[in-house]
Amino acid sequence: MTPHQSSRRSPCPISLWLDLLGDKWSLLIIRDLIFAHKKTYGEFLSSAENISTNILADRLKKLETEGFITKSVDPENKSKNIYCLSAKGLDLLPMLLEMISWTSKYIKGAGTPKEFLKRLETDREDLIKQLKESL
Amino acid sequence: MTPHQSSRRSPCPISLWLDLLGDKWSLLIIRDLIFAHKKTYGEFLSSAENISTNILADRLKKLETEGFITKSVDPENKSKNIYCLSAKGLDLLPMLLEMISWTSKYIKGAGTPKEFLKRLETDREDLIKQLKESL
DNA sequence: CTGTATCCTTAGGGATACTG
DNA sequence: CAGTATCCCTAAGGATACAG
Repeated sequence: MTPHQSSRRSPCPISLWLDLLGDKWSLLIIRDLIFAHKKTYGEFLSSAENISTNILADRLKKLETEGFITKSVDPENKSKNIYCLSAKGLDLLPMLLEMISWTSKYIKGAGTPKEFLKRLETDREDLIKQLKESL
Repeated sequence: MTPHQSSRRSPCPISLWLDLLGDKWSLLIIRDLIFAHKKTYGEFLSSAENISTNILADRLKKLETEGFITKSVDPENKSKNIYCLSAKGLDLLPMLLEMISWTSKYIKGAGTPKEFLKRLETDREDLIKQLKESL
């Protein structure tokens, strides 16, 4: 029995996706990993949406269990963990880009995808290349 | 004040998207409209995930308020409403396709996107064409 | 600073009776 | 059949104190 099977509502791919990632926080952590290059507990905590400490700890655990991220000790600071995206997590990128594209088209104040990436001081191709190489 | 602004957590596009569609049901209704060509209350109710009547009514209302769908009376049955996707709703298709693609790659038992579309007895291009024309 | 544990509140959602 | 209205309950999430 796979972990997510317990809450599986139907075998539909979209339903399965929602069962796995359809909460209010998981995708924001993935976002931080992909776009903001955050990798530590404190960095995730500092994001604009103000996740609380227990929720963050819980989601990091779940994301690790489900194979979206890996956890390792920071060699330069033994009391700190580094979280990294797996291929499974990184492969959410195309979907996230579509999400960003949609939002910029339909939600006022969201800005364009280009602006979004510019704010991150990188561009899309660079980002993808960089992330692929880091695996 | 736009409706979703009340629960807006941050101006990040992904966060905004989640504030709008990040519940367990909205996207499944969009899925039914796009992929299963459902358009009535009863058809949505009959989907495999067993949404309850009050939740369905609530989501249909929200989706209409937010401009994802339009509601009109069935000319052939005055006591029945027909729900149709707007362009805003249809434009979620690319994202949904990425979602399906990701799921088929990483979740056991999800099947391939081709199988998913085959089950719907259509193919991707046909589907998109058909939907665009219906607007 | 990196988490963990606990307490508490609320919104989301299920069941179901009911109305036109 | 197409919804509405209620009742209820659990799980998700917030606040915050605490530990290494």
